[in-house]
Amino acid sequence: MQIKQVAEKTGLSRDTIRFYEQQGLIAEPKRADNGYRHYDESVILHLNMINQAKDLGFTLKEIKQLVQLLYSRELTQAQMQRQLQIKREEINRKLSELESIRQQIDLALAGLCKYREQLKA
Amino acid sequence: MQIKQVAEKTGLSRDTIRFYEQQGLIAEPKRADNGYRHYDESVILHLNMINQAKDLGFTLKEIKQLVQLLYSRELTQAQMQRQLQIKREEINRKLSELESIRQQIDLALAGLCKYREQLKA
DNA sequence: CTTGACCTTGGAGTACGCTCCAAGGTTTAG
DNA sequence: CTAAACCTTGGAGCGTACTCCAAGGTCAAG
Repeated sequence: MQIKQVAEKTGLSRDTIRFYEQQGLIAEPKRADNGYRHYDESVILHLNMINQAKDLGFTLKEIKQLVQLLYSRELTQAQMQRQLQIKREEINRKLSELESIRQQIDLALAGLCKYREQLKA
Repeated sequence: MQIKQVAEKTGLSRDTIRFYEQQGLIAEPKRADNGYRHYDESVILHLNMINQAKDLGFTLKEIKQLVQLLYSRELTQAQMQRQLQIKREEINRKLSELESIRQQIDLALAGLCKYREQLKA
């Protein structure tokens, strides 16, 4: 798969994909004889996960760490486990924060409904 | 309360607080005769919520909208309800994404445990 | 009446995460 | 052979969200 296909499948621009490679977020792909990058399917999954994490407010630096934890074998088991636990707690904290904001929205919506009831009555 | 206190209570810098005021994320505070900003307690809550939303990957532009929806009476009821529903769905989507990443972490952790079991056996 | 710790504004500078461009090479279709 | 549609690299430029600084004002303590 050439970079154009990857861009289409992930919704990222070609520039962004090359930028992520340069930043170490994805592995360097194989090159054809002409120098063109040649990707296999797994990069789609990696990029989708990077996309999600980015949308959730993780920096590229943090995402790089997470990707290394999830997809590499560069660290010792103990290091990995410790880091994964830390990331897991971070995610749980974000889950709580999201739920707190959703609750505020729900309260606002409930307030609106109540107001409408009063208008009717 | 002067800006220094607010900075200490929220963990934001004074510059950031003035920046948020300039960007319309928080209301302009009263001024003392000498021109100093004078805040009441409610600003702490607003800034904390801004902080959370920022950590969750919302842009300042999006946060401004959300703050207006939650704390102002500038829009019609119908507009507000529609926008709040949209934000609510966005938050539900982020919740799913976070849970998906947590699951990937859990799988990685489970993989590690399994690996350890194999080492023991 | 000076010192230190506050405060003000406006504007410049910075880090991050892209995004675009120039200049050139390759491949496929006609 | 040419045109269109890909690809390469390196570097400049841009929007967001701060962050810092200069130059000056205020105020309470000693």
